[in-house]
Amino acid sequence: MLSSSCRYGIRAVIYIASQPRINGKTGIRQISKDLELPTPFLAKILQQLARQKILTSSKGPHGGFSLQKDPRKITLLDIVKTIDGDGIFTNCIIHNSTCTVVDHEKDPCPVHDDYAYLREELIRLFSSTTISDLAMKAGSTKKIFI
Amino acid sequence: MLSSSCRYGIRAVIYIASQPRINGKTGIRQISKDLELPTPFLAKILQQLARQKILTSSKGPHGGFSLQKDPRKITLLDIVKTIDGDGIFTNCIIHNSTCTVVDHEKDPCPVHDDYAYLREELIRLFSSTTISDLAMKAGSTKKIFI
DNA sequence: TATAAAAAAGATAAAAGAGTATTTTTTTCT
DNA sequence: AGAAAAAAATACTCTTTTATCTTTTTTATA
Ligand code: FES
Ligand code: FES
Repeated sequence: MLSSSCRYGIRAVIYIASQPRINGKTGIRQISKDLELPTPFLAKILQQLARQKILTSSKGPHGGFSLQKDPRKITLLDIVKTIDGDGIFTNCIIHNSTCTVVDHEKDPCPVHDDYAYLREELIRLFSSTTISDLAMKAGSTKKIFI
Repeated sequence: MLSSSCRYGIRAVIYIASQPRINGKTGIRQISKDLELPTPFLAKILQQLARQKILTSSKGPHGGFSLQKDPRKITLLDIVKTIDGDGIFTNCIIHNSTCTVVDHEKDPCPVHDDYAYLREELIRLFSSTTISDLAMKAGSTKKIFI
């Protein structure tokens, strides 16, 4: 469904959002250690999110990552689009191309009609689930299962 | 969402099911030519489906592939499980492991509750969509867009 | 200003997925 | 029996994804 990179990115953003923000920066060492993710690999993912203005990064001592936007304004859709692109939302379920209906063409594939509702629900879920929601749920669990 | 192999497999099964069945066999050359798929790669996929009793294969002159079951009894779920496994239906949306609730454990991830409905709809769609349905739709289109 | 801490960038390596090529087995038909 | 047709099996190549390693740049602060 989602690539490893994308799942790591989502988990990292939830983690950053649920950190107590004193000076507001979280180092990548801490993130990768707590989430048990490879540090340099996660770094590239967070750089992508920073370029998309989802995160802010700052170098130097006491540097790190923080959210660049209100967590209520960051959705899973934003993160997925940044890392995996929007193919999962726009591709045909059985071809390697954009769904013809999304593309305003004709001749949908045989599965299209059955799949249409699921695609809508997929988009609805990802665009309505915010990092704020998720960080709250993550915070309410004693055990860190991010 | 689905791997290339899986999408090719679905398209091939729909194609086989919509062929006029005289002697009941369709050669892989014809399938790969009409669907524009690489022949030896498709062969491997059809072999997997044959091992799972979804297709029958016969060697020798006039050999080829045919459905092994009533197309009303073959679902997309059968094909996806054969080729991609059931990870898409059982995995956590943000971890590389099985969803803890599917696994009868505790501590669902922060996205779990929001994702639960989509997972159910995903399973419902794939398990209720049959090759019979899809072949009819494919057949009703003049243009072959399988 | 010098040092150290931290992310950015770049180069490389391993694994998986996708695709190709070749040989072997089975079967039909003459 | 022999030839030909077709799938099965095997081995290999290419590409993308995932992951690691090293060097560079930035910046806070001593
Ligand atoms: S054309 Fe296949 S999902 Fe729309
Ligand atoms: S635990 Fe993540 S989807 Fe169930």
